[in-house]
Amino acid sequence: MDFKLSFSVNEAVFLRNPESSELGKKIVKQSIDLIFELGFEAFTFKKLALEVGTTEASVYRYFVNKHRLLLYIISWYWFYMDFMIDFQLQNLADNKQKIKTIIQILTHQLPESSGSLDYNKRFLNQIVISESSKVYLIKDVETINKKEVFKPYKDLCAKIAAVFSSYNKKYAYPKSLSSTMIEAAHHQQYFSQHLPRLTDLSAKNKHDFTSRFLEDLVFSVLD
Amino acid sequence: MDFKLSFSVNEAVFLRNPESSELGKKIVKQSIDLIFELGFEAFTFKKLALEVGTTEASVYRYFVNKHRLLLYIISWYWFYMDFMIDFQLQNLADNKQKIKTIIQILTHQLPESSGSLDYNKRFLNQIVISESSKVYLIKDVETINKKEVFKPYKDLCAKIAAVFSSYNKKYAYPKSLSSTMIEAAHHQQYFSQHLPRLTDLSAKNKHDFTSRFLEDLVFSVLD
DNA sequence: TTTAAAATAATAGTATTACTATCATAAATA
DNA sequence: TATTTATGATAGTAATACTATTATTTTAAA
Repeated sequence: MDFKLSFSVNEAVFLRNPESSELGKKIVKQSIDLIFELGFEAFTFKKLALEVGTTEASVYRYFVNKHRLLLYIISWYWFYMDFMIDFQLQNLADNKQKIKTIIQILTHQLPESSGSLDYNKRFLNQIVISESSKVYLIKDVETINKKEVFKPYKDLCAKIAAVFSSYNKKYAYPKSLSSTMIEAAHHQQYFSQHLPRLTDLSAKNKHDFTSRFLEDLVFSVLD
Repeated sequence: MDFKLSFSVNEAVFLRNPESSELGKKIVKQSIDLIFELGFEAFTFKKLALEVGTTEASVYRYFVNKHRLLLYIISWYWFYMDFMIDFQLQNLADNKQKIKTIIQILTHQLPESSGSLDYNKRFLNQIVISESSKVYLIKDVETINKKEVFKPYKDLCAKIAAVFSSYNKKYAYPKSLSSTMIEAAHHQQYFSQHLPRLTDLSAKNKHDFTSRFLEDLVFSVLD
């Protein structure tokens, strides 16, 4: 599977579109590596510039600050999930199977070499798990939300909620179940890796554990 | 209801016990007000010192950095939830009622003037909702976790999980359901307040909405 | 092809953050 | 009363999170 994912982010996220230049692409790619390595708090534009082989000032021409850069990365993930769901559900008729597929997509690593961008998918996955909530858990959510930057997340949430509603037309909280499931997919993976006593992780890997837990949860709620 | 909540936090969280002095108490109290006002990212020890009427150096004698101070505040919340659950469940025999009570405690504001500490409960509640995940979503979780600083969270999670297990002995993921429910309690309140399209918030307030959603979810899963 | 526009590099500078260190003084305790 | 302990006052440092300026290179338009 190889394809060109056209990724249109809200202009409020960046100053100059990083996909429009080689430098921009390098900035995003390297930031994924560096945020993975250092964690978001210790990640700085100065360190990134050094890694990319450019200057701090040049990075600032693409993103006003590191938060927006993280938002760009996470938006890419939300778009990608949305796309993958469309792609993988297209030949499925059964709603139960659709939900199972969505859970697999959310809890398992992004396939390497997909979307034709050479981001490190393993790193991106870890960043989503550890850092994604930091893009909205900020003091100025309201302001930034007005610029529609969270639309990709809301669209993804709505898409999954729609499948839940098709499966069970009477269920009253499809969107809350959807956002809870997305967040839990990340949390449970994080916990099973770092704070396992907050989970029931038995054996095997955190991906399989999380998907089994979520399948059980979602179908219990919807059935 | 008035009582003295003896709050024993792990020594790794602070340098000097803030409860042991007037200054220490003021530091914690004012930090709750200031983190609420500024958000954790913009909150600094310098601003806090100014507010408290002391110096930056004095604040540093209590906590190594602002992350540990947040951890102290959130630990207090975990302890408090744990205590409240014990307190409120003591005369309940019915497991269903126990679970309902737990959900009410988790989703509704801490009662004002309780625990005999005059923290602003409304602010504390907001801080828990917006900032609590930042105490463990950090690069050095493993290191800090070794010092047992997350024990209050694990204990709380285990306590709730035990009630789930009493209610349904066959359920396979009590701890994951417990941590998912705790996290969802915060997320759904946050979303319904700031990003309502990620929820099914109908009318009324975010507390009632969240508790209704969680009750439905938990009993569906356990029944 | 030249010319103008745009992007980048190189460099500098500033306010704030996140600390650490020193020393004097005040308060508590032995 | 002596002495430990806590706090205040002040200073200092490296790093962060930017902004600004000018020179140089690359790209696009005339």
